[in-house]
Amino acid sequence: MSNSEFKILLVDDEDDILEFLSYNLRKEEFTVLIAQNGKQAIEVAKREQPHLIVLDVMMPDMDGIETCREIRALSGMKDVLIAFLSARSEDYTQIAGFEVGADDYITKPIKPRVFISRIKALLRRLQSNTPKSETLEFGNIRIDKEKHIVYKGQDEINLPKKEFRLFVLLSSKPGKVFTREYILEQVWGDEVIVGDRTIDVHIRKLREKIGDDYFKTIKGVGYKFEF
Amino acid sequence: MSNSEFKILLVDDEDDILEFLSYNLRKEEFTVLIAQNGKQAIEVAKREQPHLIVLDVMMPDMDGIETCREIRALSGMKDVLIAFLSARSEDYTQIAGFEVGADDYITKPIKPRVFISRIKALLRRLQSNTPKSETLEFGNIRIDKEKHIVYKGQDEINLPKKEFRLFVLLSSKPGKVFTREYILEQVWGDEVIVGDRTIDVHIRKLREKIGDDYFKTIKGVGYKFEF
DNA sequence: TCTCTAAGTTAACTAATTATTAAATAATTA
DNA sequence: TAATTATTTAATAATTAGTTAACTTAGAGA
Repeated sequence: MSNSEFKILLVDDEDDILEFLSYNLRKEEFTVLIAQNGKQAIEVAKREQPHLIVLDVMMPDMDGIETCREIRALSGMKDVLIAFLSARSEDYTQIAGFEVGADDYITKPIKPRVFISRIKALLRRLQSNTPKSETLEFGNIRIDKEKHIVYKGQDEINLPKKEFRLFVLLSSKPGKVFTREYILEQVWGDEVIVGDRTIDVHIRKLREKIGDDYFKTIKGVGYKFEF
Repeated sequence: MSNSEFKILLVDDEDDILEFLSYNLRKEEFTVLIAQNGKQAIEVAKREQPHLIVLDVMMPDMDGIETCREIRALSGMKDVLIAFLSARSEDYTQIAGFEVGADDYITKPIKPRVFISRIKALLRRLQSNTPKSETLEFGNIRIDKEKHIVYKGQDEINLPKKEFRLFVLLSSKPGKVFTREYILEQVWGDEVIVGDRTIDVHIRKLREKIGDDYFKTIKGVGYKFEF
């Protein structure tokens, strides 16, 4: 998917910021839409169904938070990516922002390179069909990615980084067999070289902590998560 | 409400800038007041209770930041809109300015059209009574963001700037893990480069002051606030 | 059933990350 | 300017995570 296939809606009341941001996004060949206030933003969003909306928190009439709330209320816009722009000192806005479902917070002053890389990071989320919801549920097992906690019934299970990543990977498609090779690539990364037993050990830990029969070995192939 | 009902106080030590700004504001029919230094500004502000004060950051004797602080300390002036004028946009004074409660930052050189639209945007905020918040509560912990004070039961805990910001960030979404990277970005900003241990030290201070078990370490990932 | 290979199990080992200090800078205030 | 307070760093301790190695077990196919 090339950048130009992504529609990004910029919302700010200040012309110079709009210009600055859209210039930088266009340079990267994104498709840029613009709105100068909340009302306009909602209209454009409804009509154009952008992939990502960049909203200034401070705007006259209808501020970013409110605009966000209304956009999220539109049918089909629940999962649109929304990033807020705010001055760092206005950190009070963060609270409201997170409640409304901000996907990112970008602080002013904005540096082009940082801005672009944040935008790209957000859009990457769309592709790697990382489900928007940060929690996964399987029977009485719940994985809260944001909190980095696994719940089994009432119990909170705390997994260290690699175990957590491994679990998230396997559970991302229950029933599917993940090859050792693929697991290594996803959890450990290409650069890292670890022995074969390492995966076993991690699987073992998961079996201990989560439950033996959630993790099935397919000999000669790999592992899968079942529930 | 027509423009003439808005009183705007301009504070700058340079005559030509004062003249230039007031000319443009008067053309829009705003009521313009003028002061040439901080002391005068405070007097006029007290007497006239303007809606908006435009303050040059760089002035002899008492600079804009200091003047702002004193004006905000006057009774009934806590919520007056204050916009700073300064030469460079990347100036470190921006940060100081926002700390003191700047509502906007206008950088020189000033273009009439931009200036006017910024002023109007600010004043529009007066009408759309966006209340500046607020306090957050978690159990017996209360964060008063306006006063910059944290209460734990009866005790007032005074946190320095960075610690306060860090606390506000973490508490903005209890339970959520904030990565070190994100924390750096939000609390310290993109420009500033500080070592990783700096975060640890600040977390430690918070643990000391607020309570050990409110702050949880997720090794390899980040920190979270829990209550 | 035997054999061969992949996977499981441990505990020791190693590496990585965070915690804790105290001391050095920097910023603010008096 | 001195004094105070805040912030950052640097060194090192502590802790936790991750890996390996040696060995055991299990299972598919001859």
